[in-house]
Amino acid sequence: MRRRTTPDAGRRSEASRHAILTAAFELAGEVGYAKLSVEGIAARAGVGKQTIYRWWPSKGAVLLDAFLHLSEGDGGESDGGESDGGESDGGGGMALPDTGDLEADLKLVLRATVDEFADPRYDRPLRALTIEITNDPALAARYAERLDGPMKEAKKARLRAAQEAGQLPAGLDLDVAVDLIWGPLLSRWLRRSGPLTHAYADAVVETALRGLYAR
Amino acid sequence: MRRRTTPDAGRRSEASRHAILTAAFELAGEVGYAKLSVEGIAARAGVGKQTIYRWWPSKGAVLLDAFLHLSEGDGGESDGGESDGGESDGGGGMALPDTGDLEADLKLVLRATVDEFADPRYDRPLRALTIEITNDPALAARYAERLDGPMKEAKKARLRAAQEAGQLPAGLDLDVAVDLIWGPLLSRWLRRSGPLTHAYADAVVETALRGLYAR
DNA sequence: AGCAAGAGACGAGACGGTCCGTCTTTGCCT
DNA sequence: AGGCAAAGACGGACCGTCTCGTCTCTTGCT
Repeated sequence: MRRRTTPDAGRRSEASRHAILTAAFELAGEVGYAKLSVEGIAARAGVGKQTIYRWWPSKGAVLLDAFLHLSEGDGGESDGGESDGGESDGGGGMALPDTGDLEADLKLVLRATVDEFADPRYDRPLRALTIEITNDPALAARYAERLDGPMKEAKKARLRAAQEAGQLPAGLDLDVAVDLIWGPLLSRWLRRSGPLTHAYADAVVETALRGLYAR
Repeated sequence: MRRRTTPDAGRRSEASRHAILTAAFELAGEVGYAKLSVEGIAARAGVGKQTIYRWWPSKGAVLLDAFLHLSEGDGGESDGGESDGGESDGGGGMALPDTGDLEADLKLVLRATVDEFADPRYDRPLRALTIEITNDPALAARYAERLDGPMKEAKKARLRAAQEAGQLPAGLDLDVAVDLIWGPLLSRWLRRSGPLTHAYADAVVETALRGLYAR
């Protein structure tokens, strides 16, 4: 009888792991989700397919780890990546800028996100990851835990700071507030329902803060 | 040399078309995007594969037409379907409720959308369509033209009515406003980042209308 | 009018191709 | 010896194209 052996992490090849994650991210950026295959990733990484299947349950899991690899800067440096996708957190806690001017800080962050969405090198892998997450609840849970969750905490932390400075009401539901600011970006990006520009980012921030009712 | 003949729409079988669209929608609901195949749709519809490939360029195009088929009520009746996905429009123009109370009307619509997202029979096909749209710009364009566009017009029309009643400022950017209200729903639904409840829908409407700054 | 020929959609499914996920082989490094 | 790694063989699922034989509708000749 065959043991469904848990692989021995101690013997794992770091070189192969790095090559796989890099290849996955780059391939996703070059060929897009539809043509992204495990065989392609293995070939580009110079790795046997089994090495991928030994350590990851699915293509989507590899892609998620590729994003984690980037954001956690596995042996690399922090380089300020930012996006609605939830980049930039190392478990320690990436923080949003806080100059005391909430509106300006939010515009800065949203503009950076818009810029990332405009770069096919990030846009395509992020779409691929989003797609995988959309129809794999298990992957979505891991995504929420490792990438989106920490990023959302950073966003909420910035809003909480504004609350404590009296710039936002104490009773504000921060989960709703975060969705209100970042949800519109996600919508425009995914559905390409309109131009995704700095002006749009600014308008979202202004309208979210003051509300539709505001003059 | 082989003529890439344009099929003769006059000879098209309406029975096959209907069977294909119905099978596509139902299969998407039953097996999900990952396991949705053209062969599966053909088999379920009792149709040759070529009949699908003759009339549609891709699986996603079939799925989009399946949604159009539902919403335009091909030979069927209007039954009040509603969703952020953009259901319910027949080119004539589906309208959002207008009781004069904008906040109540919006809550009603968002709650209905939340209910649809909670039903796997709509949730899964809608996810499948969303995924197809996410990595096929041509399909996204057709989606915008046929489903999302008309729905967005209905949303904007409702907001415009509120503007004319003096309930919303004249200078409000309606595209931004629509994204601000429906974007958060899309975000929660797609990423499953939190419970998608009536209470959430209400909170989004209230917060969007009054803004984060409001007490 | 009646009928044969043609065109084209249809259901069915064969076909070569790609990719899946598993399994086997062989080598390497503890 | 044990376990990971690279390479790739393997059966299976689908892809998208193509070829059948059948059918229905249109066309044109008688």
